[in-house]
Amino acid sequence: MKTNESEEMYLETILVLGKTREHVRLTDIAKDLDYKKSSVSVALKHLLEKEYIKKSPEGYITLCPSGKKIAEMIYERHQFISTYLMKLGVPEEIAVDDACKIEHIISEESFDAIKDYVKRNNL
Amino acid sequence: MKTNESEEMYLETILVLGKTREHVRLTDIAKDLDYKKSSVSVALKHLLEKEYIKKSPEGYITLCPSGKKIAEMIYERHQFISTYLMKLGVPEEIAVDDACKIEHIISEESFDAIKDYVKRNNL
DNA sequence: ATACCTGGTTAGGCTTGTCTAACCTAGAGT
DNA sequence: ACTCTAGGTTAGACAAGCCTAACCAGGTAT
Repeated sequence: MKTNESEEMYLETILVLGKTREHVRLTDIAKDLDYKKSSVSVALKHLLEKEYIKKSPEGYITLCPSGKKIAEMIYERHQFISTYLMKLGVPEEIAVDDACKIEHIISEESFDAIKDYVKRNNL
Repeated sequence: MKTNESEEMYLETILVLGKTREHVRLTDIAKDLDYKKSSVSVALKHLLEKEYIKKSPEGYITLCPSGKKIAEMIYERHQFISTYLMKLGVPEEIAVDDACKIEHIISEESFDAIKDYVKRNNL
């Protein structure tokens, strides 16, 4: 399970889009990420090969268990980090931007350490 | 002054190496970053063009004011973030690794917000 | 003199992840 | 029937940033 930032971003996007739509398709992802369809098409092909996602005959994209696990991990980090930064006084837009980047690179240890601290101190 | 992670890493390395050596040369940087000389040679050429660094006839590399400013900003972040993570209980090696990545992507706002929080709470 | 390090350069290759361009298919509008 | 639009694919280009390979110059050891 060796993922990279780009892959994680696609998986997270699929998860998030799925929360507000009945179905997620290539075009939705392209619009959301502001990428071209062709780029998304190629990227999804890789995710299919790795069996992180599935595609129905109608073109509906869903997360396989392994992909869902990654997506949920990244999404949890996203939510937590952006909230944390906002609590420290960072404007929402900047906090979200930063969370979008940090979520992919921070280690589990550091993430858990910050989470624990926040919990212990009712921050 | 539009820098990227790779450039910032080179500048920071030059700064740090300069703290413990009389002179910094291409080879020192290559060893420190575990890159090949050829890669460093090309990268330094870009930094020279941007006038972030200078090179003496003997091959000694020094930071120009603009390069030094970037290097010091990144270095301060590095020091602060790794220390911060260690205070939260993250093992040194992991804290340093994470700092190495976060230092390049975090916004000024978020960095300052965390710094302020740590100062206010004597963490 | 010869051979061999050390420090450095250049050319060309590879991967990742985007892009444009051209194309296909199916459904809707006229 | 004809055309347009939406959804999707493939091929090929390009930039970053690393790599290997081949090379050069200068100093040291034999």
